[in-house]
Amino acid sequence: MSDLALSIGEAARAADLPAKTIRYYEEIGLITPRRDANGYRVFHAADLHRLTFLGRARSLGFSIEDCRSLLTLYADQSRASAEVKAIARAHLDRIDAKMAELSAMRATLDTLVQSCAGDDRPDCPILQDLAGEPPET
Amino acid sequence: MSDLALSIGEAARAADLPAKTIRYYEEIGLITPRRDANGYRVFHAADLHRLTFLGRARSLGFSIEDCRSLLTLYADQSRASAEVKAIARAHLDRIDAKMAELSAMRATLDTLVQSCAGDDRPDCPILQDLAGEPPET
DNA sequence: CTTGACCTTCCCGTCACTGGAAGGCCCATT
DNA sequence: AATGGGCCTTCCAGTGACGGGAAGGTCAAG
Repeated sequence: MSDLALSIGEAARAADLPAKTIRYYEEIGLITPRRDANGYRVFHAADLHRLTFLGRARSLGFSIEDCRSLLTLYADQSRASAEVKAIARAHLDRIDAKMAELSAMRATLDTLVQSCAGDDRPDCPILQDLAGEPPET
Repeated sequence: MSDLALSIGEAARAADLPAKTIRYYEEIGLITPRRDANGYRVFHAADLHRLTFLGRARSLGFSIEDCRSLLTLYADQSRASAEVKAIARAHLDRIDAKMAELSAMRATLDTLVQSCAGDDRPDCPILQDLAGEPPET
C-alpha cells in the first residue's frame, strides 16, 4: 500500500535501466506511466514491477515481442503455464542455434589463429583460408 | 587469363551472395565493379575473388569493418601476419564473450524451463523468476 | 535571479542488410 | 512493330533495441 511515485530518473536507478530505454518501452506500449501536471512521467509500484520484469526478461535474451507476450501472460491469472514454457523453450532453441553457429565459427577461427605465425612476415594462413586457397598440409 | 565478365546476377550465383548484398558492398566501397555502356555492373575475376573472400569472412562472423581491414591486408604484399592475427584474435575474443553470455542465459533458462510444469494451470516458475519472486525451495 | 540538474519531445545513427517501387534494357516471340 | 518476361538500375524505407544529442521546459537551492 505504498504511494510510491518516482520520476523517470529515479525509476531508471531503481530498475537499473537507462531512462532512454524506459521512454522507448513506453513508446512501444510496454508500459504506460501516468503524467504529472507538468508532463513528467510518474512511475508507481506497478510500473516499477513491469520495468524490473522487463529488465530481467531482456537480460535473459528474450526479444521485445517475447517480453510483450510474457507480460500479458503474467497479467492473465487464467494463463496456462504451457504458453509461458513454449515461449521460453522457443527462445532456448534460438540460443542453442546461435551457440552452435558461434561454436562452428570459433572452431574454424581458432584453428586459423593457431596456424598463423603472427610475426612480421606476410605469409598468413588466415588470409589464405579467406581467399579460398586450400590450407597447406 | 580469362576474360570473365559477369552481370550482378551471375556474380551473385557464383559468389553465393544476394545481389542486394553485392550492391551494398559496392555502396560502402568494398568492391568497385566496372560499368558496362548501359550502366550495368560488370564483375571480373578479381571482383569475384573479393566477393568470395567477403562471403567467407562474413560467414566466420567478421564485421564489415574487419572485412575491410582484412581485404586491405590481403592486398598488401608487405603486410605482417601479426596484423591479420590480431584482428582474428580480437574477433575470437568477441565470440567467446558472446558464447559465455549465451551460455549463462541458457543455463538459467534451462533451469526455469525444467521447473515449469507446462500444463494448463497458471502457476509458472518462469514468470515468478521474471517477476523477481524467489524460487520455491 | 541565476545556476544546474532534472525533465520533455524530436530526429538521426547504429549494423548489415532486405523489401519494394519505379523505371530502363535486352532478347525472344508473336 | 509490339509485347512479354527477365534482367538491370536507383532510391527510399524498414529491421531491433536502443543511444546520442539538440532545443527547450521545470524545479529546488543558493
